[in-house]
Amino acid sequence: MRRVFIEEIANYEGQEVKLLGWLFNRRSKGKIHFLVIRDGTGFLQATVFKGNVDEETFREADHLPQETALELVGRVKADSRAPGGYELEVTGLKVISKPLEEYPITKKDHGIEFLMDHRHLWLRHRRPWAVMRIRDELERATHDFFSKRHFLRFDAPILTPSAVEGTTELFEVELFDGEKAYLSQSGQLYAEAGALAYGRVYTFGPTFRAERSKTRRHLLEFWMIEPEAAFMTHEENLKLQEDYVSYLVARVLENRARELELLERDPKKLEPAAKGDYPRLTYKEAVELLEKIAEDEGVEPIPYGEDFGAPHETAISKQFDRPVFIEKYPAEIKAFYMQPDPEDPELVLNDDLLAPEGYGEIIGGSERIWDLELLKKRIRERGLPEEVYDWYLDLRRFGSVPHAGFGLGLERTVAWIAGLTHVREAIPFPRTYTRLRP
RNA sequence: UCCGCGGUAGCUCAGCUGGUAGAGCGGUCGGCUGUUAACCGACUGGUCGCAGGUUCGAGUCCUGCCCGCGGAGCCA
Repeated sequence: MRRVFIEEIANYEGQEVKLLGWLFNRRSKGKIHFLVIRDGTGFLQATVFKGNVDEETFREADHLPQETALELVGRVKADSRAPGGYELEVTGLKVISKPLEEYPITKKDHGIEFLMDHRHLWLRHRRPWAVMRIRDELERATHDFFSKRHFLRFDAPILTPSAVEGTTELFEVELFDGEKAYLSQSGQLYAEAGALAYGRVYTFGPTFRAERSKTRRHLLEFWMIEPEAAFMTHEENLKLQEDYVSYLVARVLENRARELELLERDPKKLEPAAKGDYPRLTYKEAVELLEKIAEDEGVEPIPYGEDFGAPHETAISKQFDRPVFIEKYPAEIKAFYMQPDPEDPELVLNDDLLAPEGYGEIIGGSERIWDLELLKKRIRERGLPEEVYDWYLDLRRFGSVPHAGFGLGLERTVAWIAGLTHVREAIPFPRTYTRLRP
C-alpha cells in the first residue's frame, strides 16, 4: 500500500493509503472518533467509525493521548465537513509509540514564556508549522531568484578576526592559547571579495550581534542574505532589491496561501508588495515627510542629520501600502565603506528598505567605496585599525571596480510576510537577550 | 542599560479595604454516528517567584533580590 503525505492527499481521493504521523487532537461523537493527524506536511482529520475497525481498535482510538505516533491505513474521502476538504476513513490503526508522560502543550491558553520554554514541542503545532513553511519558501525563493540572475552562492566565514563596522558589539570566542576570534556580524566584506572573484555572489548564513536589545525585531543570532555584485550601481542595487523582495512575496502568495490563512494573514495586504514599484524617498525627503506627519502619527520629528528611530520608521512606512526605500543618508551616520553621492559628497549612495505596517527595516544596502585612498581615509577618520582591513584594501588594489550590495534580514522578512508580532517566532530556536534554551 | 507591567494548580487567570486558596482549560472515567480549540456529567489539582520585615494573623502591606513580558536605544 502506498504511503502518502497529507500535503498531497487530494491526489489520492477514493484510494486506500497508508499515513504515518502523530495524533494532534481527538474528538469523539460516541460511534465516530475524529482523530486529527499531523505528518509534518499538514494536518488531516481521520474518522474511525464503529464497525469499520475491530472492537478493540475502536475503543483504543478513543483513548489515545496527544502525540501518539501512529500508522494509519484507510480510504481518502472528500468531505466538506472535514477541515481542508479531505479526510481519511480509517480501516487500520497501529500505535508506534505512546507518550510516556502527559503532553505539556494543551489546546489553548499558553503564554509566550511557556511556549518558548517548550519550543522543541511547540514547533509541532499549527502556528509554528505555518511560519516554518513560509520561512522555507523564502529560503528556496532566494536561491531560485539569485541563481537565475547569475549569482553564485558564496558562504562567508562565521569565525572572524575583527569587526566589520566596528560599531556593534561582537561575541568573542577563544580559539587556542588565548587567541581571540569573533562571531561574524555580517558577511559583507567577504562577499565583496567574492564579488570581485566571481562577479555576483550572495551569502546565506547566520550572523551574530551582542546587543542587549529587548525588542520585537532583534535576535542575537539571525540569518542574513547578502548579495554583492561587481559593476553594480546604486540604481541597479535598488532595482535588484525591489525585484528580490517582490519575488519573495509573490512566491509566498502563490505557494503558501494555506499557511497565510492559518496565520490569519490577509493576502490583500501583501499583494502590493508583490507588484514592485516601491516608493523612494531620499533621507532629506523622509525627514520632511516626518515633519508633516509627526503630529498625526504621534512621534517627534527628527532634526536633519540624525538617524531615524523605530517609531519614525513605523510612521513613515505606514504612509505606503508596500515597502519604501529611504536612500542617500548623511555620510557621518552611516558605515565607513559607503560610496559618496557624486551630487553631494556629504551624502552616501545607500538605502534602507522599510517593510509596511510598522515592520521596519528589512534591508540595508549601499554602493561601496572602490577607490583605495578614499577608503583608507575613511578608515582613519573613524579611528578603525587599518591593519585589520589589509586584505579588504587589497580588493581596491587589484582590479577594483564600482560594486554594491545589500543585506536582508530573514527573520524580519518572515515576520512581516507571516504577520508575526515578534521575530522570535520566525526562527526555529530563537536566541535573544533573555533566552538561550532550548 | 533605561522606562513601564507582571510572577497564585500542569496551563491561562481571578482573589477588593490583611481574616483558613477559586474558576476555566488540561488529565482520568463515563455518555453521545459529523465533530471543527466539539459538547455534557463525575473525579483529579497548591512551597501563592526567593529572602527578610510589619502584624494576633500576609497571596494581599514594606524592603531587597531573581526571573519574565512590553517598549526605548542599537540595528537586519
